[in-house]
Amino acid sequence: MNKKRTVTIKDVAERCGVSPSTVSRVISKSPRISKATTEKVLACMDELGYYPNAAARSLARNRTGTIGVIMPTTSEDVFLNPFFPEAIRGIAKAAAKAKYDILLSSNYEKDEEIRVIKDFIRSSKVDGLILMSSKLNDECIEYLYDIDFPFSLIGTPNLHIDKVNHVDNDNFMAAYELTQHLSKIGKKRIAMIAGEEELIMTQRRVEGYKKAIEEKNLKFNKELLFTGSFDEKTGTKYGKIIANLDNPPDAVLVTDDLVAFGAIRVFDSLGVKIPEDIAVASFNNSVLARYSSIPITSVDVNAVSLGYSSVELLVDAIDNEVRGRKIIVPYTIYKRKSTEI
Amino acid sequence: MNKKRTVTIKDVAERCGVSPSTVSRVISKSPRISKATTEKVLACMDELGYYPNAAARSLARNRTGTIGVIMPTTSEDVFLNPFFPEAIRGIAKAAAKAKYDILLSSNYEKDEEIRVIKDFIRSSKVDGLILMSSKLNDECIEYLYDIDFPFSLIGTPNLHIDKVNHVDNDNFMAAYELTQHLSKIGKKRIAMIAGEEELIMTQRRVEGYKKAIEEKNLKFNKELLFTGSFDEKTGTKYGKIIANLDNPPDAVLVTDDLVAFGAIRVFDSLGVKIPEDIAVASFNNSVLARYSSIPITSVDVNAVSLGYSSVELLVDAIDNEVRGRKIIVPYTIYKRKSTEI
DNA sequence: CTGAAAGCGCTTACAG
DNA sequence: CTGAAAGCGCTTACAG
Repeated sequence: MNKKRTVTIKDVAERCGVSPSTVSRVISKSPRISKATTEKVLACMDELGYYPNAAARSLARNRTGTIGVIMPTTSEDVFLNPFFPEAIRGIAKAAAKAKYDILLSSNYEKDEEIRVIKDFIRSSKVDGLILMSSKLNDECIEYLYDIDFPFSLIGTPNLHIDKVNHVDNDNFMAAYELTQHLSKIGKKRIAMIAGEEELIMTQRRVEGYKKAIEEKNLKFNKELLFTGSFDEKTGTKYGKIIANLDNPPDAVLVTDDLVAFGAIRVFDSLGVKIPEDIAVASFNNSVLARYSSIPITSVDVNAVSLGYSSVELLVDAIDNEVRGRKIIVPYTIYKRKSTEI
Repeated sequence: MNKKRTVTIKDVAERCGVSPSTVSRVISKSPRISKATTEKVLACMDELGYYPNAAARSLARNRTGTIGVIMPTTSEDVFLNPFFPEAIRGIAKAAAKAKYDILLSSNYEKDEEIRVIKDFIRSSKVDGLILMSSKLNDECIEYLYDIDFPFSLIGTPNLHIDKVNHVDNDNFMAAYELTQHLSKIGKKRIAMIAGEEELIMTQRRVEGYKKAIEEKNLKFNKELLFTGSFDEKTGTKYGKIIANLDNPPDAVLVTDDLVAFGAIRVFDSLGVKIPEDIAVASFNNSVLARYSSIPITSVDVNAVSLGYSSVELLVDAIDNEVRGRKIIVPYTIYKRKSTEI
């Protein structure tokens, strides 16, 4: 590395014949500096190749210009759908616009998020945090809420909902619309394979599904509601069960494409025709939904926007001490073969 | 936010009846402090809830404990395969182990990487950088090489190859083995759909393909080598051309699953049987390769390991000024239906 | 083994 | 509109 001494604010000041204070004020665009001085100083900075030192600035201002992004420690499978990378792209874009840097959690042990969060905060590495997912009674949310540290959440919290900045889709409406669509194409007996019961998302989607069903006077039937994980196994397992029911449903709403894909595979192998015998609609609009041999009707949650908005919420929390603001990001339903009648 | 003054090294020192220097030495585990003092100080730190301030530390030590990760500003499509998220997981894991934080580039305008890199370096935000991809004659590599700033590259550079720390698969061998496999199952006329010609990766894979062909005395045929992008269109376009050749090949090696998938689609629609008429082998082992209606034989490049190793290389560059070290990460070939005869 | 002191490179209230 | 000075919270060479 070049060992040449880095040029500091002092060097610029000397060269310019002004005080370091003045240079500092030029850097932070203080309005109280004359135009002439400003230009002179800017010229000197340019000549010397001056660039402000981030650590010194943070220390003096007690502000880092950095936001921490907490990725969940996830299983392999989660990366089969591009939610996280897309959300991060949205975050990156918004952060760049708001002039923030992004410090990414490097947690890898399971349930280590809280340790990383505390480290980021206590050592003053970040001005605020984005949580990319939430559990029921999430201890991270609880902690951040307790100490009133600026943060925003992608998803919906089950506690302190009107004190926590968060951005989410309208999962209720998405499930409702999707179920309505299944009904519109003539389906009368609609099952649902949902995700983990503890997830708020699951609860909302189930509610939307129920509402649509009840509105059509298709009685809600407990036996047609299944809950599992976001993996293929869940799909194959319940697909088998569903296909073998005495009175099988003629449609199924699934909470994730990979799960739907698993179910469709089973249906296919059992000679159940999609969508004639059973129509399938799902969530996440992943590669599988698009490229599967039977393309799957699916809800695009718009992960990039979710990420983008989470930064807006966070900046509002940092700059204006806003708490409890909520943003709803619109989803898009892509209708495909699996519900095409 | 809690406005209570943060507890500093000075508070701990007073409470303990020692000097700040001593507290500082305890923090950095200096061996020259007596065990008794160390324990006393640790106890005080605990009582007061002391936590070192990162900015102050960086400023005093001229070291940040942070590595910058430069994500390419990519098109949507790139996220169809999980290379980046997986590589980042590997980076996160290794960084946590080496006690580094990760500063993620928040570039979003195309070709803005160099600006972000300069900002990270000039404002002393990072001790080193990881480049997650490289172009031919990459200006970022050139810049970092010029100023001799510690960095590592995921991929292979075309310039300064023995001065740049980098980690890659053996693309030559992977293509060679894959082609050999196609030959072993009885294929005699093997085509290749490669990626962008400017990529080092493409060049290596083409070389491996050629070598395998020539070893089998299957003459290399320019007309059977196609180059395009990493998207489905490339696959459908060349798939059509290939299927309509007067003397079509009986196998095709493809540089990415999505491309392969496009080609297979076309073959399928033209009644060309996979693998009987044309066998297909590909790279990246993405969801599509695994779950396509005709599962595709594919090379897993092991993105997590690539990310993990890139951190090792970088740490070696930072701590020991190592330059030009190279790590080869083994790939894995998953043989599937598309080459099963 | 420990302390006093200078220094890392900025910012900002105070004074003019 | 500008400057002198104190301060942000650490580290470390020097001295003992």
